Amino acid sequence: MSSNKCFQPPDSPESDRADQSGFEFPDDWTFDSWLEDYPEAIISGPIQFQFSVGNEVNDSAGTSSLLQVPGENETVRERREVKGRYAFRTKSDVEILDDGYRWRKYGKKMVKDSPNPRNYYRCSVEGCPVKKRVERDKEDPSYVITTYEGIHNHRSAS
DNA sequence: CGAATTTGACCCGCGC
DNA sequence: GCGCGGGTCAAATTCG
Repeated sequence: MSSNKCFQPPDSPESDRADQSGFEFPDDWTFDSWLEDYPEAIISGPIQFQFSVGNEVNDSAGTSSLLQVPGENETVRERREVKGRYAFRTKSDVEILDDGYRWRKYGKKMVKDSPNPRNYYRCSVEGCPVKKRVERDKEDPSYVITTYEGIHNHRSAS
């Protein structure tokens, strides 16, 4: 799958995590504005991303996990991380994407401007600070927007 | 029966 | 100071 994108852990040097497509982050970067300004960030196929364990930045099979998108014509779009935040937009009819980790939901919120709720998840491993947020695209409900925040301090568990 | 979810309340920062 | 929006807590409930 040559279309896979691999994302650098947020604690890697700034130069290392420069986007392969040359995207630069403004300080006031927000996912929403980025979506509008950077629609060409669309890629296809499943995406692969990696997290680091502790201070190690380059883990391979052990800690990287494949975001499997159930369904046939999955189109996975974007990503980007800012300060340990990764944003994905995935075409999927289910919101629970198996990324190799166990998540515990801890909140739900209606977002202004959108009829769709936003769900908050936390990695269920004790002491692991990683959080994720899942919401459906308000314009195109066939897309799910997932935002990861933080770095796993353990190996993928499930 | 323990673990995960649900859902309204609570909290906090910010703009008016 | 107040209200609002976004984020989190926690008790009750459902689930495995």
